[in-house]
Amino acid sequence: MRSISMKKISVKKGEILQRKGELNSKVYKVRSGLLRSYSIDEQGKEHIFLFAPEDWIIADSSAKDVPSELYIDALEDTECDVINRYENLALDPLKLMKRMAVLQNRVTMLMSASAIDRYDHFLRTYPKIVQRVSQKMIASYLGITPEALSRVKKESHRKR
Amino acid sequence: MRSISMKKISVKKGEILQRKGELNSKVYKVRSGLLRSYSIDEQGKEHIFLFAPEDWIIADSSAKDVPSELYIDALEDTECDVINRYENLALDPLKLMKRMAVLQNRVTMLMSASAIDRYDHFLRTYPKIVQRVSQKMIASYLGITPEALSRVKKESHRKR
DNA sequence: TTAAATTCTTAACCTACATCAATACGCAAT
DNA sequence: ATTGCGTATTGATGTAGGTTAAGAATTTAA
Repeated sequence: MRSISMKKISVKKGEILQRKGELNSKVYKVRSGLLRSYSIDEQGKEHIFLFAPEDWIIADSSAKDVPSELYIDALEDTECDVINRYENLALDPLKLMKRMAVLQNRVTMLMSASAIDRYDHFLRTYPKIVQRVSQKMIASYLGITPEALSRVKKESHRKR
Repeated sequence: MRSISMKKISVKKGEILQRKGELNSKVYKVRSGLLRSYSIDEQGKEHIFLFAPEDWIIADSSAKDVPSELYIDALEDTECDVINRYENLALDPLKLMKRMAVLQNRVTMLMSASAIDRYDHFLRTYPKIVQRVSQKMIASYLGITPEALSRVKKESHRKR
């Protein structure tokens, strides 16, 4: 058994905690505020992988010796714990399973649902986050452009 | 600590091991053959979530008391171990992390890559599986129609 | 408080992929 | 060999969402 070193840090909105390509990436547990992980494709477009509000854990899932695929930065001033990847493996397997379920759901949504359905699902699943981030961010999470989200919202409204 | 009961079973090609909506879903470890998990959307379309060849583990990630979201069936005659979900939690966290990485990659591909890029990536990542399944299955995994895959392949060839 | 910078919306047009339909191919069963 | 049934290909046409551009609204900085 290893001792677990857990640093508490404060990050300002906009600060980048981790960049793509970095080794020995960390795991962050959010105490207050909001972090996100995202990728940037060859065309320079950002795609948000995960929002992490209070009590969520955020990290790149690549192996220890593999360069990370994701960026992580702060969408709000945030307080969080930094955990070493190795130590992370001691994390509650139940939490890992829960995270798995989130990803499974994400994949099936991306494969089978239209932009409007993904948006409605996001509203229902993360009502708290919706109020805290820009539409641009939501669009980036849904995998569409802000323009498309704008249209989708109008559509979505018209229906009620 | 619980005792782990692990049944070994044989399934014929086409047999369904698990249906959407079932409770107490199991975890399957493939010894030989090929399983897949998939969802069926409101329009009755199948979307393959995962292929599981030899040594892979396949399961629905929903919580124990939540109806499963996925179907699991056999694409080839298969031998596999059946593990209870609860016991599954004793699984190697390293393996869980590896699975996480697969899903993370899947999500970023779905969000940022074109059909042709997803196809090339699939060829590179799962060359063994490519040879064992129909194009229809590959299309379903990539999130496109078989017709689109047919065109993508022609494109992909032309380039070399 | 104003200026500068983002973000949001709207509109016109474009493109990747879906849909539908017809034909050809492959392969299992008799 | 012949039939039948799923799979693959190809073509014509449809459509969701992308792209570009411009103006309005909102946030940030000074």
